[in-house]
Amino acid sequence: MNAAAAHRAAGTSAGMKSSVTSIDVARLAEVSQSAVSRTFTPGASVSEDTRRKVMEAARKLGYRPNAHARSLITKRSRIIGLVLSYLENLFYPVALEQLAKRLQRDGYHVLLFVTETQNADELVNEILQYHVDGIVLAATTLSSGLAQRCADAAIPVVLFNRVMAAGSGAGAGTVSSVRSDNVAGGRALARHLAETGHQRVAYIAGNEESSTNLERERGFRDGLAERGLRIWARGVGNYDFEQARVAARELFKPAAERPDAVFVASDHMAFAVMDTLRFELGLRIPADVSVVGFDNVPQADWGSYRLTTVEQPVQPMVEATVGLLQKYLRNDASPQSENVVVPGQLILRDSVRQGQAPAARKRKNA
Amino acid sequence: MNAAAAHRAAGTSAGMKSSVTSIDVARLAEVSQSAVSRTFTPGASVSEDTRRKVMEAARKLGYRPNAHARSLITKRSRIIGLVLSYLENLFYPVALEQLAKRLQRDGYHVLLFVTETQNADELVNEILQYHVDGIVLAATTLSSGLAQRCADAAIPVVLFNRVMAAGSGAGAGTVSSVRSDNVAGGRALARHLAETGHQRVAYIAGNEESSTNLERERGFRDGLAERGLRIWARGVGNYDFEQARVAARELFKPAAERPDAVFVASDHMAFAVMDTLRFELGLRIPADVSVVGFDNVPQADWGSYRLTTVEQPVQPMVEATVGLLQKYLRNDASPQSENVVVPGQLILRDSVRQGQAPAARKRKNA
DNA sequence: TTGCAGAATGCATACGTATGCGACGCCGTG
DNA sequence: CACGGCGTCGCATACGTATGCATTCTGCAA
Repeated sequence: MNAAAAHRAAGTSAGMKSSVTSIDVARLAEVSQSAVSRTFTPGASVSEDTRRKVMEAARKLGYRPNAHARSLITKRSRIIGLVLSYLENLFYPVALEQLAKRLQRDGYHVLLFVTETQNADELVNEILQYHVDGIVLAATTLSSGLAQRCADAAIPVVLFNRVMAAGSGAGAGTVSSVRSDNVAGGRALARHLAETGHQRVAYIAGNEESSTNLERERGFRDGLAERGLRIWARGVGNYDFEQARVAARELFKPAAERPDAVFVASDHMAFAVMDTLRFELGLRIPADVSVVGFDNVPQADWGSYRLTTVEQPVQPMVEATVGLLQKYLRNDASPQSENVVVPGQLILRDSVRQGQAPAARKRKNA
Repeated sequence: MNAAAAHRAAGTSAGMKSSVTSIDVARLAEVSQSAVSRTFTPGASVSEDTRRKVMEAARKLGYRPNAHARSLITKRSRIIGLVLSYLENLFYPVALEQLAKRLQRDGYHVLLFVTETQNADELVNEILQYHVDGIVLAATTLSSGLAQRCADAAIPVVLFNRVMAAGSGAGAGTVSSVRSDNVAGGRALARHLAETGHQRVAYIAGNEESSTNLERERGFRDGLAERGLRIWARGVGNYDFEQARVAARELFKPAAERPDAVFVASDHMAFAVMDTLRFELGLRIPADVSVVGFDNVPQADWGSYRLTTVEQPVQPMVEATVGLLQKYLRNDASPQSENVVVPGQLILRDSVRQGQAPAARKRKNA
């Protein structure tokens, strides 16, 4: 009874009509629909008087502009498509969180797509239906044909923590990217391991085709070479927790000479390696073996790991990403390919043995 | 010749024109716009012949239906709004991943909103602009006024891993929820600790107003009471990593009698507590103190923690969530409030001391 | 007072699709 | 042969908003 009355009341003012339109507001405010539209369009020409009336009526009716109708005519959806794969590596959730917040501040929103396959083609097709203003691809790669299609649709694409494979033809020229300096990071780790006197350094790779892995490995290899070292043993973890464990078991098989340090291509895999070394093989870190990673995810600072690693500075990377998007959205000129590289620091913690440098060690031996 | 013509056709129509419309396709296929629309509308009446012609033309032009125009008229956006807060607790990224994948399979997509504040009101206002078909709220709460607004708009709302606060008035009746059995989980943990002979059990709470915390604590308290125990000491971690460390330090201050077991309201906080106990206070787990958590996030199985905990079964919870949404979307009847509780198992690992039960211990003492 | 610039407003249309309705052809049955 | 039913199809319109254009209004200077 009472409830019915309340319901009816809600019906007349805010409730029943499933969606209140600008026409309803115009009627109540006794102005034209145009006036309502202009009131909700920043920078449009409306007198203070009518604006007040409109806002008042809108408040009464609970009016909200229909984003679909709006984007249908403005041809801007204020939606950014975001594609990613494995959320179990904390780097991505953290980046996702920052990116979403940052975009929200600018009035954009994130339409999320999760895929397992490396091939995101069908997914991007779905994305295009929503006429997103831009696409961010994280942890996945993009076929050149697809890149072409996005370019045709004048939709800027930014690869996050990835670059386009080098051999992807001309069509790929319109895809930008943001990443940290993986080469420098890999080199810094190599130098650090060399300077702390390690001789038999192993590498556990991520996905072997990914640009992150290629760059990190190249930097690492170069850094070792500078000091007269090379990668002494190598395994592949494919950026997967379980595969990293397997790789660690293989590299540290008992009864063989073991590495005295291992660079694992991502922190997430490094945790798997550390736990395997300690609890399956009984090795101490860093006393028996040093471990370094890449990403500096929050867990790397946890007491159980205290992992020496190279940071991927999420905040600057996010900033660069939305910077690129914004730029492309302003000038509707077709986006130029642009590759932003953000520097990242070496973060020293407790997973590397602080042995003497070779020279010092020699002195000590003498 | 033929190929060149086709290419030119593709170039002039697909390439340059920013968006291909159903009219363009109709023209090329020599049918009406309606025919094109029907071809892309499952269940519509189109002959095999025209369907072929349309598909052919669409393929040539790279046509994709405009989701905004479609939802403008169908009043269904096939978008689900998802709100969440702290992604650093892996439970949420994992759930997010499952949920997004599951919805994609049904042709829905996730519009993501990240908020820090407990009050999601302004955010849901933004969501409503997109006329989403449903809203999932995870790790956040909803004011009753807002719930009313969603009900008015006939948008089903599902709380994920939360329930509406009890005192939220009548308007809250239209909000459903999916959660695991926190009470039973808390009780199971209490029994387990009691049966393994613990006497001074502490509790580190999450957010004290959250339903998860209230339920887990209640179940835990009840379970202890069954065995003649009570919560011997209590701290608050507010579901935050750092605050959990602080709480642990306080509870385990040296020179005072210490708890012999602690239930931490979430795995994520439990890791902070374990590391603090071990590396700051030099305690061994479980020899000196037992630790149990809640959620069974992937890390709980990692070698460094091996945390005994209660699972929150993500897959069934996700399934229940989309089940509720689907049901509400089919019958456009206004959704009834419904609260699904999914059972979760006690997962035994190595963070609890397997001491004798009190009776056995007494015998041993004698 | 007149004139005029500039602001404010309303009218009409366009955005791209779905769908009710009437028209038409095809086929089988009486 | 007539007729009705069914499967297709096109026409026209509606969805809710933004915006160009013409018109009206306001205030200020001549």
